[in-house]
Amino acid sequence: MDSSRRGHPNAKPVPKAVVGRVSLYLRQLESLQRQGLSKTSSDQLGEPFGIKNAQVRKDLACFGQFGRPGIGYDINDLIVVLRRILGVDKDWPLILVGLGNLGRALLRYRGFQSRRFHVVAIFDVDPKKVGQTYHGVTVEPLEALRKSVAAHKTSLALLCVPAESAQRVAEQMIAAGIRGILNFAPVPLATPPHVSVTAVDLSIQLENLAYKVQGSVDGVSWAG
Amino acid sequence: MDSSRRGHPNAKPVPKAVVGRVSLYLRQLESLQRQGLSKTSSDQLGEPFGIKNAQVRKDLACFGQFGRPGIGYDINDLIVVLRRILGVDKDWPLILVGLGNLGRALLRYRGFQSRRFHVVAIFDVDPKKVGQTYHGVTVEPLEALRKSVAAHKTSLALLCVPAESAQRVAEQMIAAGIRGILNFAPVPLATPPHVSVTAVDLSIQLENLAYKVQGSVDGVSWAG
DNA sequence: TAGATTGTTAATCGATTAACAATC
DNA sequence: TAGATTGTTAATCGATTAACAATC
Repeated sequence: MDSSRRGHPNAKPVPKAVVGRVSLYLRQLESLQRQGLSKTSSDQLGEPFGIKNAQVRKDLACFGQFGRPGIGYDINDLIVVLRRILGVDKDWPLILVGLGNLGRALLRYRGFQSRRFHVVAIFDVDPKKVGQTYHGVTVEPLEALRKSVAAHKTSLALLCVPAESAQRVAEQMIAAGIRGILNFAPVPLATPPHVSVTAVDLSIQLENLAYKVQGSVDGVSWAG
Repeated sequence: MDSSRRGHPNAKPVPKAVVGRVSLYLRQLESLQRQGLSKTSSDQLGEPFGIKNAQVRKDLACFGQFGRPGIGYDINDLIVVLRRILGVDKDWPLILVGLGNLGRALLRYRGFQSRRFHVVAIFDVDPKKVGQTYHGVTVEPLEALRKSVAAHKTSLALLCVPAESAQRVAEQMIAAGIRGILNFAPVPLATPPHVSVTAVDLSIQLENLAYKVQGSVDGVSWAG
């Protein structure tokens, strides 16, 4: 099934941007739940992110009807529903390839564990790292990728190798059965259509900030 | 000057998505330059990212006319122009607040240096970290933020503190004169309009991958 | 010249916002 | 009841793509 066509029965394709926002609504719902609240509104759900109430309702409508007119949404119920929609109502094993500075930082990153993402295997080309244990996981050589992915039924991977080897390692991941890659290497990956890639490119994000700040700080235009 | 209205003289506002793509074109240009090429086309510029030639030309048209019909673009010239547009033709001092795992990894991140972003000051609340030196920069207490930002004329900041203190620290940054924040804390920041924030939320990005993979791997729908 | 490729206009497409009857 | 808030339709807005005359 094509993920872009998922939704409630007979639904139109889900626009790309919707899923990202649904993640945000889930965050807000969990925050409201921690505050001890039980009901909320489309206004309150979008507010911290500057998203209008109509947008919130339209996004949720991609997946079904979850609110009651005049009342709003039940926080606990909607959390359960959205977790299932996003697929985070179950554990997701991850592999991490490339144990540099960033790889080690990701290994300790709290945000993953709290969302039921768990690094179950680590791979590196460096023979000095292979065999060592980090956070309870022993580093393996890249040759072990295929067997490990099959054994753990892993679908998702964190790619933290240098730019030069990223494409090659991605191909090995895909051959091993990986279907989604969070790519930290600053190069575009060529991948087949059944594999999803999200690029985390910090220098591009800083560049975008610099552009905005450049404009607002001193009024210098590119031609200036 | 409102950054959304920047561009060549008398130009329309630059659409948000354009700047991100221009960063990608610059990457590709630099890659082609390293390969020893001197000319390129709108087709070649967008190809690694799956961006169509018409889109590339339209994006560049926001800033001026840089190509020649029948010929294409001069790689060296266009690199100079795009760097100036993006503001990466000069050094950008950065401050880093919060020296946890992620903060330390960012400090060593190559991608920043290669784009002329330099961490010039580090701040942390932990008295044990204050006074220590990492990568040639001595950690200061948060109280020193204001003076440091003024001294270095810093506009950009990396926010790597825990979620609980992110908003408070962001406010201190803004009071000190910071205009752009790369936010690694998994909470939305409330900031005034003259301050730009880019959220780097890895668990949301993984969630989005999980959603896509969930659909393509086993056809399970949210209702299944 | 013929082929390639630009910049730009017009057409298409998709996403956001506003409005409102229906409901609690 | 009156006020609040939903789901949904229609209107608006913006972004992408196609097409093409102009140029080298």
